[in-house]
Amino acid sequence: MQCVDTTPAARAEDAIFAALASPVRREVLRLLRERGPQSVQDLASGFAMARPSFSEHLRVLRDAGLVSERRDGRRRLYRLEAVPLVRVRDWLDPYERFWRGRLTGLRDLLDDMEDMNDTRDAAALGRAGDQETT
Amino acid sequence: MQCVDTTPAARAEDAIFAALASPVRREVLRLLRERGPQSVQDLASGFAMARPSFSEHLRVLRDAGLVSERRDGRRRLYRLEAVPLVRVRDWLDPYERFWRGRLTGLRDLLDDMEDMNDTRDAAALGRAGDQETT
DNA sequence: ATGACAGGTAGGATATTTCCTACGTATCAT
DNA sequence: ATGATACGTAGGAAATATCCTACCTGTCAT
Repeated sequence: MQCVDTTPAARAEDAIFAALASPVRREVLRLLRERGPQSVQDLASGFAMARPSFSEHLRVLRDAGLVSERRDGRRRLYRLEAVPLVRVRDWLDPYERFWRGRLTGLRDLLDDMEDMNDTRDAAALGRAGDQETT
Repeated sequence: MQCVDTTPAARAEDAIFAALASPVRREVLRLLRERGPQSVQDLASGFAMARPSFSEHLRVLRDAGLVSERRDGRRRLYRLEAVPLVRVRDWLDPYERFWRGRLTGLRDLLDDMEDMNDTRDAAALGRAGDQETT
């Protein structure tokens, strides 16, 4: 009965995935990747949004560790911090064989086998298990 | 002035990233990956959540194309559909050289160079965004 | 047909996100 | 010092997400 875990590592992963959920924030990351470190002004100029709203998006990215800021006079230069994205890559990794299998048609076969397995198991156990859905 | 685009492809990407933002939904994908296609009952048994709430999570995953359902008598077997995750892998791809550069320490040097350049004159040349890690 | 079961939809409460305007703080130029 | 600039925080409105309790539909067993 593993509900969703709450270790620091898991919360960091949550923050990263949550940050990436917004197209605005993904676009910010793209700009930083393609144009290098930039001021808030330069970054914000492409978005039809009040400055404080944009600042909030930057804060979410900062909290997720995906960008860092450096003071430069009265400007603040934001920089891409790509290392946390390794977590996303690592999360994605075990799925790769599924889409590769899927693309070659092999996975369908495996799934059908698994389906049969599942059906047989359910029948064998007489479906008496699991009422603890509270 | 490129705001966030709204092409069908972009909306599909949004749906995928939004679906992955919830730890519950990522856990569902993990279960489907590790244990193969399963009924809603089997999937839901690990979560402390009412059934309709869980159904809603499944709907989000379905709308993103990340799972498919197949009727099997009065049960519905959900199956992982990994192909949309290729979009995530593709999104991630251009960032890889950044974290690799970062891990070797080379990126810091390049960033510092860019920072200086940026400070003096951001629009000096079209060099923006091109720093090779090799 | 009748009841039990699997899983969905409807509608609503609450929490969170996303956006805004108004204002504060630090830096730069004069 | 004074004003302008860059960017943040405060606080609130509106939209959305997440959860719930009822209830409905379709399938299976009797």
